[in-house]
Amino acid sequence: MIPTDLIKGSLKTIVLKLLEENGRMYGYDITRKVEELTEGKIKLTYGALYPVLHKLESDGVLMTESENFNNRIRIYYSLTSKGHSLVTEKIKEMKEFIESLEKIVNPLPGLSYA
Amino acid sequence: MIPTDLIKGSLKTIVLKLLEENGRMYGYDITRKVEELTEGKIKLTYGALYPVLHKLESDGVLMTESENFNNRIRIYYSLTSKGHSLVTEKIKEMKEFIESLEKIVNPLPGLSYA
DNA sequence: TTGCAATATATAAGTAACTTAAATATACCA
DNA sequence: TGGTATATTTAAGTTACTTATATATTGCAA
Repeated sequence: MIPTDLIKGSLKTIVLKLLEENGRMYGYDITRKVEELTEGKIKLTYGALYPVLHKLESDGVLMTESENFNNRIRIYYSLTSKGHSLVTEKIKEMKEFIESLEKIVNPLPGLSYA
Repeated sequence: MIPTDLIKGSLKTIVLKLLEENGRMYGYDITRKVEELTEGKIKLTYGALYPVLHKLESDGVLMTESENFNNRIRIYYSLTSKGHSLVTEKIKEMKEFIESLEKIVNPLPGLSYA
């Protein structure tokens, strides 16, 4: 529904925010949660998600716990203290981004645009 | 201020929307308008903007008129009828994108998130 | 009169964040 | 036995940019 070009740069922020809200999640879970929250408008691909999770872990932003559920491995990710700081920063950027887009997309009719 | 990764996919939509609002603009003008509207939070680079304008023109989305102002060339861009249709579509996508991001970034505290 | 900032456009080369595709493995239902 | 859902991995390719450089005029200040 929403073209991937738009979503591209937001992946990291989305992942971090979900982990902040939910405490811990595994990769597959994250994709379903995003789909659910956005009513199917955003679907993360595994080829994008897992490498990002690995990167964030190696950067010390996320930590993992592996668990076995029904003979399937689940790798739970959660924020480190560094991760918590990063979310705060990323969310601030994201809100500024959304506000900026809205100023362009929904210009106030009362204000002269030209 | 806002990292370029976030803005990346939105460039075309931003350009098209500004042209819809303003009728016609030249490239340099577009960069200044975006900077003004977003209070400096979004700055378009010429290396991104001009190739996008050329592409949109060759796709029949934009048309041009060259004018001379103070011995400087200004190439004014405006929407073709194809361009007007495209803006409508792109703005719809953009609004869905913003709504989706807001659902993730500002989860309603009353609704269970987990 | 030199030199910088603003105005105005163009484009080649490089990069990063993805997409696409293929692989592996289990559970469950028809 | 065959498809759907669950769960993760990673290599190769793409694309929309960034970075850097080039060109040219105006106008202001040192």
